[in-house]
Amino acid sequence: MFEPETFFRALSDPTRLRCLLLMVAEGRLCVCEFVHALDLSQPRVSRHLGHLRDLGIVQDERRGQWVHYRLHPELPAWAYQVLEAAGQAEELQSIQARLAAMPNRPPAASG
Amino acid sequence: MFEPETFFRALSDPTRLRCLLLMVAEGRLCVCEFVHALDLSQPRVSRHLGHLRDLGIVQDERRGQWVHYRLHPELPAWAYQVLEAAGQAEELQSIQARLAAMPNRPPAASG
DNA sequence: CAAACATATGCGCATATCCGTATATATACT
DNA sequence: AGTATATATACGGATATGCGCATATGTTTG
Repeated sequence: MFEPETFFRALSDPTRLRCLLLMVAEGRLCVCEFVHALDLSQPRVSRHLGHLRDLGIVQDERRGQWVHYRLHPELPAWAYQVLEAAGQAEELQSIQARLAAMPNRPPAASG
Repeated sequence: MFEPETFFRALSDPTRLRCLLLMVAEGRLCVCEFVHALDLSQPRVSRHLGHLRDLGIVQDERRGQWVHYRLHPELPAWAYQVLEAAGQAEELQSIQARLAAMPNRPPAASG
């Protein structure tokens, strides 16, 4: 499992931090949803999500065309507590509003 | 006050993280105590502590020859919670043992 | 197979980060 | 003033990081 400093370095990038906090708030999302909600380029989001996956912080799962990302189910308790604390400091409302307003949102992967 | 990603970047360096966790555990310490406990060069410790001070994460105070560092008294609650969570994951015992065994330890600044 | 959509990756560049070494500054003591 | 101790900083170099752009890969549908 990753060291604390590795985890914190992962959180030190705004793109990765917002992706993670969005996963805390929304559960499973596909790449195109992150791209729309955060209003960032697709390669940028994909690369950062891949980085989080390589570290074992999130888990991906392909569902047809889409690849869904969520927090790793075996994320250590201390790491989850860090994300919860960070959620207190970060304003996610506008991001979540943009996600909710996304047109042609792909079907939720609820299993 | 600092943004979450700025705080996490500060924690992403092992030297800074250990300094901070040592402050959580021990309260106020002077630079030479960090140097001895962490077994790192003096410039390296000094530069990282200065960085934490510039960010508003810690506060320094000169007492004669010594400069003591402690967590900033107005550190946001979420940031303190992050440090507490990180403390669960990081092994500090050997570092604290080396601190306790430090010869010629300067007088504690308890005011 | 071809087209459309979703995602991942290779590349080059600009910048940030971190370190060791040497040196500067500040304080204490004689 | 002069020495010893404590702390801070300047400098140069090695490495890491993050980005945009273009392109590759994978999947669905016609």
